[in-house]
Amino acid sequence: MDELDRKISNLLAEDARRSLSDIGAAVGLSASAVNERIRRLAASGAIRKFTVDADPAAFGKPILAFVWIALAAEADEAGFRAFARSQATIAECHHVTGPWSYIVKVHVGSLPELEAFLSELKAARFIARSETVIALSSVVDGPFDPTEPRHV
Amino acid sequence: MDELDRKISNLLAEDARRSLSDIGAAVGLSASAVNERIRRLAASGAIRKFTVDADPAAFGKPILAFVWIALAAEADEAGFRAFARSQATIAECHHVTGPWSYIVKVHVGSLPELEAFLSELKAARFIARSETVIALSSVVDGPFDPTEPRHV
DNA sequence: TATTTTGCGGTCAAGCTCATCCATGGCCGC
DNA sequence: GCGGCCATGGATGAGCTTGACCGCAAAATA
Repeated sequence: MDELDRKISNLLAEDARRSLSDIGAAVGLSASAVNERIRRLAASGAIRKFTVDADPAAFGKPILAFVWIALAAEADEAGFRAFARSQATIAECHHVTGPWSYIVKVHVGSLPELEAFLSELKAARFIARSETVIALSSVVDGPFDPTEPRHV
Repeated sequence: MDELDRKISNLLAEDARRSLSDIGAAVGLSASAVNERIRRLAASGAIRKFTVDADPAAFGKPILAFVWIALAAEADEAGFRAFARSQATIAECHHVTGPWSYIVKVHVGSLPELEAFLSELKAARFIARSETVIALSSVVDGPFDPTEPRHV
């Protein structure tokens, strides 16, 4: 992971379909040298995968919200995590410091859909308390992955 | 944006280097038909770009934090937004409902680095108040883009 | 209503760029 | 001085790209 690897990664992040020769010309390496470095970056896990950055609105999920969750005392944490991974609407879920247990980032199509999601959380008896914050606009937008039923 | 487009997008999100023939076989189309659909998805903006999902830790940013920000009364909002876009550590920045003005998602290398970032925010006189939450672990992780000085 | 027209979206085939593989050679470390 | 690692350059084959043709469906005209 030297300066060249970082440059190559940046170029790939901008456009992963660049040709190896283009990248090589940009960083001062031959195409096969670049190929070998990319192979190593992928093998080491520094590059997790080649993917596409999509527009949530185009996939019917124009609304972005953050939900703070305090787990119920009786909720089993593993069950909640499995639930979070199975939910298509959950783009991110992090265990965090502070008064709340988890922060969850969700993409939904409408406010009723958001309400349904919250109801489901409550019905599953995972949460003791929650607080929802809706994004009005995004100054810096993160990448969006349209295929969300990750793991299983 | 029909069912085929969604399937193709999902396949690309899993692995953007799949060959057109592979995708075609998976969805029941010819390679060039798939090519045309991908071209349209990219032209319409449904697919924003082809990119790589990287491991933040491999790029020296193992720590993920969320910072709530209440803008100072005298802060000019446009200046703050420009600042947010110029910051390499800011992965996301959203204008939100609720008592806080913005939520910012940051990737940093260490806690001192996080502290320096917060100091910079304060020194620039943008914030009246802030609250920082650190992610202990990620149940569902979002994609990470290593090249963060986005716009300019 | 029947017929024609128009346009979109698909398949197929051909040319050619580009990724991959391999052998050679140079550089650094042991 | 020796060995391992890595970049270079060329050959081969896969796969992307382009263009022409075909079929279907919707709209327009008689």
